[in-house]
Amino acid sequence: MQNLSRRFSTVPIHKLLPQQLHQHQPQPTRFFIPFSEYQQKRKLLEHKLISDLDVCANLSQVKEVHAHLLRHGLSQCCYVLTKLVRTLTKLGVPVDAYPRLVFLQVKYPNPFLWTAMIRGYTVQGPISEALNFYTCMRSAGTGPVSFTFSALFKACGDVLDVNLGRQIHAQTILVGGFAADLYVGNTMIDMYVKCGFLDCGRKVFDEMPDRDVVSWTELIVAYTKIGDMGSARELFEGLPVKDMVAWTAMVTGYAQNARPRDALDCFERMQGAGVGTDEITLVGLISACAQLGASKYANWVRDIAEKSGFGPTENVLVGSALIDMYSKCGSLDEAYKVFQGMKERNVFSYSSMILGFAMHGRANAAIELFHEMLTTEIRPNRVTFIGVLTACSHAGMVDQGRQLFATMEKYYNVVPSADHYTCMVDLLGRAGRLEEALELVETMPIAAHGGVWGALLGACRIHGNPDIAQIAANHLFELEPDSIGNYVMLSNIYASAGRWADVSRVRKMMKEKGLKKNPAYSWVETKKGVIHEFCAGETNHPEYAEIKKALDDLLNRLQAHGYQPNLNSAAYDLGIEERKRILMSHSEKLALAYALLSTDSGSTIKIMKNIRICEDCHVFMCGASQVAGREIVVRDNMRFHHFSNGKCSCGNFW
DNA sequence: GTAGGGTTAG
Repeated sequence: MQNLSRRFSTVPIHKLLPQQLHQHQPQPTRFFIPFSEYQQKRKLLEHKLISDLDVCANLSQVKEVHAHLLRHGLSQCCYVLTKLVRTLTKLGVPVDAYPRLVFLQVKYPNPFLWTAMIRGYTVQGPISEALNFYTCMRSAGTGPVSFTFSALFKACGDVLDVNLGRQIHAQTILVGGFAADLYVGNTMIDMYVKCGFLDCGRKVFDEMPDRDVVSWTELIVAYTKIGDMGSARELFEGLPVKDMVAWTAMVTGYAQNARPRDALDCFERMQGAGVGTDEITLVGLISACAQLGASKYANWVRDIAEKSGFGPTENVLVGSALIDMYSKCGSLDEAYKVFQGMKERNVFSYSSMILGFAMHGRANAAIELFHEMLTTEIRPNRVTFIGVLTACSHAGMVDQGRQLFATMEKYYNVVPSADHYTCMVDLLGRAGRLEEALELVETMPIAAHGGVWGALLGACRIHGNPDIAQIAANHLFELEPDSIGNYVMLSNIYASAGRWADVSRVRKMMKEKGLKKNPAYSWVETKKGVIHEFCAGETNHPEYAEIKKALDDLLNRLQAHGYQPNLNSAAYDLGIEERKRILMSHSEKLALAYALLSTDSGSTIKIMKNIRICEDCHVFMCGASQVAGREIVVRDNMRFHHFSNGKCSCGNFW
C-alpha cells in the first residue's frame, strides 16, 4: 500500500491557485463508450453490483459485493467503486479506513469517486482532509463536479468556517461555470447564512442565474431567524411558486417572532392557496396558538391537526406541541389528557408535561412524572431539569432540588447552564436562604446572566430584603439597563420596607433613562370565545357601569370576610383613599368582574396578564374564588395561578 | 446532494 500523504499535496488551495490551474486544466470527462458485447455484459454486471450495494445493510454484505467486484476484474471501475464508498460511509464506516484503501487501489479516479471520498470526510471529519483530497484531485488534473462543491459548502456551514467557505466560493468561480449551478448556489447560500453572513448569502442569491424555491426558502428562513420579518415577507411575496416548506417557513417565522396573529393569517392564506399541511407546519401553528393563550384557538388548531392526519395520539411532534399549548392556555387537564393518550412519547413530551405541571404550581405531579420518566429509556435533557428544578423550588423542596442539581452532570451528562443556576437561586431564595443564594451566584463557575440576578431580586421581594436586592439590582442595571421591570421591582421592595428616600432615588433613575412603566393589560375570554381587553384605570368599556357595580359588590362581600386592601401595592405618595381607588382599577380586577358577569357560573374563569400580578390582586383573587365559588386561573408574565376555595396553587410565592 | 420543526428559567 502506498503512503497517501507522500503522494498527496498538503499545500493549501489558496497557495496552489491560480498558478496550478494553468498547469492542470481539468480533463473533460468522457461519456461516450464504444458499444460491444463485452461492454454490454460489463454494463449489466455493473448495474447488478450497484443494486446489490443499494440493499446492503451492514459491512460484511458490502465486503461480499466488493469481493464479487474484484473477481470480475472491476477493481478500476469508478462507477461501482463510487457507489461502494458512498454505501460504506452511509453505514458509518470510517472513510479513513476501508473506503480509503479501496480508493488507493484506483489508478485514475474519476471526479465522482474523488467526490465520494471528499463527501465522506465532510460528513465524518476532519474537514481538512476533505480539503486535502480536493487539492489532490485538482493537482491530479481532475475537474470537480457540482456535488464536490455542495459537499464542501455543507461542511463549512457545519463547522461555521466562513473563511474556508470563501476560498471554496472563489474556486467555484475559478474552475468555471460552477458558481452558476443551482445546487452549488443553494449550498453556498446555506453556508453563508449558517455562518452568520446573511448579506453574502443574499448577494449569491441575487447573482444566481437559476433559482428555485429552495434558494428562496433558505433566505426567507435566514431573515426570520434574525427577526427581520419585513424582508422575509418581501422575499416570500416575490416567490413565484410557493410550496409547503416555504409557507411553513413563514408561519413558523411569525410564531418565533412573537407575532401569533400574523402566523394564523399566513396559515389561512396557505390553506386558501390549496397547499397541504404537515406536522412541521402544525408545530409552528400550535406555537402561535400557545402564544395567544385562548382556548378558542387551542381547540381550532387541534381540530386542524386531527383532520390533517397528524393527531396527538399518533404524532409525537404534534402531541408534544399540544401539551405545551394547552399548558400555556391554562388547560392543564387537557394537556395531561393529550400526554396520556400519546402512543409514543419522547423527551419533548415528558419535558413539556413536567414544565406544564411546574408552571401551574403542581410541583408533586411534576416530580412524580420526572421519576416515571427515569423508569423509561428516555433520558432527561437540559430542559427537563429546568422543569423539575422549577417544580422543586415552588414546592420548597430545597434538599431534593439540590440533590437533582448535583446529579444532573454526574449521571445524566447535562452540564448546568446559567438557566439551571437561575432555578437554584430561585430555589434557595424562595426558601428564604438569601445569603446562600447570593453566595451561589458569586461562586458559580459560569457567568451569571440577567435571569440569575433577577431570581435573586424576586426572592428579595418575597422575603423583604432591600440590601441584597440592591446588590442584585446593581448587576441587573448593568446587564439589562433598559428593562423596566427591575426598576419597578427594586422600587417596590424599598416601598415595602418604608425606605422612601431609596424609592425616590430609583424613580429618578427611571426618569433619567426615560423609562416608562408598561401599561398593564388583562384579557378574558367570554363563553363565545370573544376576547375582551382591560387596561388599568380604564373606564371606557361599553359595559363599564355593570362592571363597576359587580366589582363593588364583590369588594363588599370580601371586606365582610376580612379583606383589606394592601396599600403597599399602590404608589406611596398618594392619599389612602386614592390608593384604594387605584387598587380597585387594576386590570385583572376589571377582567374578573367582567368574567363574573359574562360567563357560566360553573366554569373556570381564565385571565391573562402582561405583567406580574400584584400582591393586592393576589389576595383579592384568593378571596374572590371563595366568596364567588369559582375557579379562577390567572396567567401573568411569570406563571399560572390557580385560585380555588380561597387558596392559590403558587402557595403565595410568585 | 440543497429549504421548514417542538419544550427554557427571573
